Amino acid sequence: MDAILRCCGTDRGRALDEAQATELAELFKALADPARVRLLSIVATSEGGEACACDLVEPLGRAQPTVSHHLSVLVDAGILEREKRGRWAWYRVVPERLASIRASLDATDPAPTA
Amino acid sequence: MDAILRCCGTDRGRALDEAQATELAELFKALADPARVRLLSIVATSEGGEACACDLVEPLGRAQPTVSHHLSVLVDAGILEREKRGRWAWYRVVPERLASIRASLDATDPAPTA
DNA sequence: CTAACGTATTGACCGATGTCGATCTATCGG
DNA sequence: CCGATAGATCGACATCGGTCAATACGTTAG
Repeated sequence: MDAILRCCGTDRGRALDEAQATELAELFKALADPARVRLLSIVATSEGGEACACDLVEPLGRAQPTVSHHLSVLVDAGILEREKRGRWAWYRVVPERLASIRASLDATDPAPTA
Repeated sequence: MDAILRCCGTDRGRALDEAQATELAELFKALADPARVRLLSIVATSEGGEACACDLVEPLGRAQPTVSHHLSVLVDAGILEREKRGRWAWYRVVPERLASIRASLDATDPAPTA
């Protein structure tokens, strides 16, 4: 998808309908928690752009199932991708996904000389 | 503030701490609802960049107190600003606020040649 | 095969949040 | 003043969502 906050589809200057808004809100929801923001931040700043789940529990200060849960939310939202290597799980950011969120926000810039 | 997902403050390649993540998550939380995404979208696409609350209830398909509530959330988050004119309330987007969210996401781009 | 280990899943608990009807507040028209 | 109107606030309700202990699952080591 490529939902933006205005001028999408056929009609210029058209606001999002409920379905588009729901889709976009889902994306924001995935980022609407401090634990997940930190996870994303840590993964993004990790060497080689990836991080092992085993290295994420301690810095987050939350129980292992909780961290696993948040990682799943980010993966389900398409913001992170998971790769299993042996008994470890490695996570990477999906730049295109974040770019699409940015694009949505671009569309809220001041009216382009109406 | 200007919280970003990496390389902020003194240390390069540093992830967000809990406080910074909480602050950023609050911003995402304000956008993590379809009703609020639509409100932002409608206001952003309105003539002159502003919209009267009286014109927001019907298109949202929610009760007036509900709409008022969501508008307040967006205002509290600094994403919209409210101006009372007579007995009407007008809302405008705060572009700098959305720009700061965009900046946060910029920081998650692929590692800059480590 | 079995034990140990890293993760994911389940179930329960509880606070946060979206929703609406009713009401309160403020402003305008007469 | 008085009634009407726009909007915010309150109270109640139901659902959602973050959290953890316990446990299940899959992989590696011996």
